[in-house]
Amino acid sequence: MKPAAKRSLKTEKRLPNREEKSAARREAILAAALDEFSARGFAAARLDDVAKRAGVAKGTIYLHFRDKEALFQEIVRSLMGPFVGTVEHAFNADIPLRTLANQVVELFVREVFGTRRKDIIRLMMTEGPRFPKLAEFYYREVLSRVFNAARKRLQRALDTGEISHKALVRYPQLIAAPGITAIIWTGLFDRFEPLNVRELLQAQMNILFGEGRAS
Amino acid sequence: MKPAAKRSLKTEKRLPNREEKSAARREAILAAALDEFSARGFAAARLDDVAKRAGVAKGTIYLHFRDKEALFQEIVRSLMGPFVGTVEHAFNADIPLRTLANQVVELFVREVFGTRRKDIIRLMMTEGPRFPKLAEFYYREVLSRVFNAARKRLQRALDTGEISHKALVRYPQLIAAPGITAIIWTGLFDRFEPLNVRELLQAQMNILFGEGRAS
Amino acid sequence: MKPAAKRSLKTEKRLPNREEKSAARREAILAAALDEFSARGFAAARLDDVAKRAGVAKGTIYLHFRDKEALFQEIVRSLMGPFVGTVEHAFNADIPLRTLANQVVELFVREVFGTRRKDIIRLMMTEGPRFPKLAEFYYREVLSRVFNAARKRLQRALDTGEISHKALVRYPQLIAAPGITAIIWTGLFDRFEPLNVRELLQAQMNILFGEGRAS
Amino acid sequence: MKPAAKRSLKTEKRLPNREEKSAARREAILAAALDEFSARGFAAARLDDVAKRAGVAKGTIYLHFRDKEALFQEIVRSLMGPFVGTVEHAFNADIPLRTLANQVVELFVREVFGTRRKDIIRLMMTEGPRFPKLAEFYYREVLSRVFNAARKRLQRALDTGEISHKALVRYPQLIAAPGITAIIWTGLFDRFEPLNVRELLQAQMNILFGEGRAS
DNA sequence: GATGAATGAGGGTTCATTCAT
DNA sequence: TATGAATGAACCCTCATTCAT
Repeated sequence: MKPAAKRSLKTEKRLPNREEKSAARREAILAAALDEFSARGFAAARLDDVAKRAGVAKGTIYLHFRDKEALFQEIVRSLMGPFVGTVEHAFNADIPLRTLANQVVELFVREVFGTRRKDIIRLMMTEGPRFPKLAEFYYREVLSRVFNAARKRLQRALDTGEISHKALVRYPQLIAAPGITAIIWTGLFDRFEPLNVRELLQAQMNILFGEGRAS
Repeated sequence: MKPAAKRSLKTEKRLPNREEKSAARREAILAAALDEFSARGFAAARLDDVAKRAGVAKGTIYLHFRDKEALFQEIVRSLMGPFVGTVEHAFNADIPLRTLANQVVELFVREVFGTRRKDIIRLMMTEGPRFPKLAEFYYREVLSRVFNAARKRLQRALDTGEISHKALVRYPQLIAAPGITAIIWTGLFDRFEPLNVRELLQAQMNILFGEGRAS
Repeated sequence: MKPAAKRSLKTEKRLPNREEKSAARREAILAAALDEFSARGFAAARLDDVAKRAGVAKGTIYLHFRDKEALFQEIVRSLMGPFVGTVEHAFNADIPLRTLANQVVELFVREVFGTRRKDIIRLMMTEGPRFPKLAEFYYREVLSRVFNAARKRLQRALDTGEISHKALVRYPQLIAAPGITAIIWTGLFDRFEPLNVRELLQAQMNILFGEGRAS
Repeated sequence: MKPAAKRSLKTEKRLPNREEKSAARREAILAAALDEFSARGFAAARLDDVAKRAGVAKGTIYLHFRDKEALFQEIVRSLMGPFVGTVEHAFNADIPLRTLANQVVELFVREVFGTRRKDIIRLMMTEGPRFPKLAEFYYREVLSRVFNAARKRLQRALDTGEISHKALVRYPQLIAAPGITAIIWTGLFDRFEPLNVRELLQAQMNILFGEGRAS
């Protein structure tokens, strides 16, 4: 009640109240942890460093997350969950397949490769085998939903003759494969041989769905 | 099995000499370490377990490898190095592209997916970012050589009209992508949705190079 | 139950004033702390749990007690102090020794064993060595007073020939010993071999002072 | 084999070999832990201090004991277990009850009160409630065996008329009670009022079994 | 060479205590 | 006065590495 007194109804830049500060801390911890986990891997990352990077005390982490593992899982959940809807939406849109392909490429380049989601997917790939629960969550909440949407659209494309390869319906992994490969490549070999991610994805799309105007 | 590894073909009962025993131990350690690293990841794997699995004392590991990291690097080196020649050879063979594609699929299924090389590649992908030296070795000794051979063959195919997509020469990653994807998928999601690796690779080859008889 | 603890006997609906509320909180904290200390021991008990059990915030504890140790000491003080008078009174009553013995047994069974005082005495025994101040308080305010009263009465009994063992005057501990033993036994071994506390105490009294009618 | 070379068949003061050194370390850890646990209680004792006191590194403790709790349990086991036989033997000896009583007093004063067993019994009393497994072990391997031997002898004494109180057969605790009380008293109040333990025990024996010559 | 007991730095986690609200 | 989020020192335990045998 007291803190409300500090909320100004007029000035937009009011001081954050306690709840907001707590939420901000939580976000800071998630961001810092993603950085550390990405840089060192789950096992080698130190919560001490996470705390330092987030600007909080070590104990504060445990106010928001049960343990290191829960923190890791929450990183994946909080950043990938909201993203799924966007992707499903894109697949459901009533647009030509070729246009859709371009949009998917753009979506990947901008919203995955251009953000920390890239790091999360990398983490998912690298640490997933040791976190079956997380892998299950990821499959259930992310992959299966995205693949379902993709399969539905691809089946329609097959029915209407937009595509001719039946295998694509069965293996939407073929659409994702260059993206996965790009994430891995850039993490390992970019300094030796830089990879133009957009071009790589575009090339696969061209091969799968025929040449289209560049997005 | 340990000490008998290098039995002479002539004298069946010759005891292995000291050098042979040492080499056998080294191999046992490498194999055990691969198992442990694969199962737990580099940071979480314990040299105690490696020693136990290899049937040697913990100290013995340090007689053969400077430290944990050197052991890891040696695993990759010793198992991938010899394999590169085989792949290069396949790409250089004077056979139709479609036949080559089938052979590459088979080679991957049999010699990578069916062996511990799958685990090494997975390890390379998951731990590589923390081992720049290793990534460099892998790029120099494995990837660039395989990609060079592939590019040469693809350029020839482009010249002779066997293929029409120029992008393939630029991005041989598109050929590797389904293999990488398969390795990751099976490590994470096979229990939810099993993946037929050969079919997946075959499908990509079909799309890239046109339908061919099953290998 | 919390705020209502001190309801006036006349005005049934009078709201407790601030002072009463504070005192009630203090009592709630003491009771909760006794529970937690009894269950886990001083070192392992968590003030978080004490606060939760008392229905107050963690910080509130520090408004009433300087620190964890002070809280512990105050538990002993507040529950044992008032009890001493009762015991002294019993020893001073002008009744036959055998009757007194029965009363002491009943007092112990009802007012110690049947209440949290049992837990306090146990705590005193288990944690006392680490809290010299508390042990001193306990000796000064509880034990020496009770023992003095007991010795006085026993000396009288010796003088009048009610008892013949001189040692009892010197070692009133012999009267307390079965009670102490019972508290420890029930805390450790009751599930293996339940102990009838009243019978045990009665038996010692019979041996010390001769058979008497059951209380 | 090499170390055996250092064993002299003639000189008795040969250097301890590896196995002996390990056993010595184990004993040192047990002794140090008993000191620390006695001084601070289980929860508050630091393994760091135990290691320092034992003259070993922290990790060494874990070569001999699974964890802090196992160390604690082993202290009790290793010091009390061997002692039980001695006590049983004393109870089974074919000697007059009064003589036996004197022997038991001496045994307690010398072998319990004069040794670290006193500390173990104290620890058992103070920490037992938090270690049900340990309490069970103690009941099964120590108490029930000692009590059985005591009950058998007391029943015989009852049959032959050596004693008249039937309650003693039922409650051998009455024999142990002064010992327990003495351990607690000396731990808490000896600086205010020192207790002559032998006299206290002797007095109870006198009351229970009649006056006897001092042992 | 081979062993495995010993080391001790390091990190995850807990929890008494503080303090801004 | 009451709150409970935040703090950070403390502590158990692990495990890569060493070294006496």
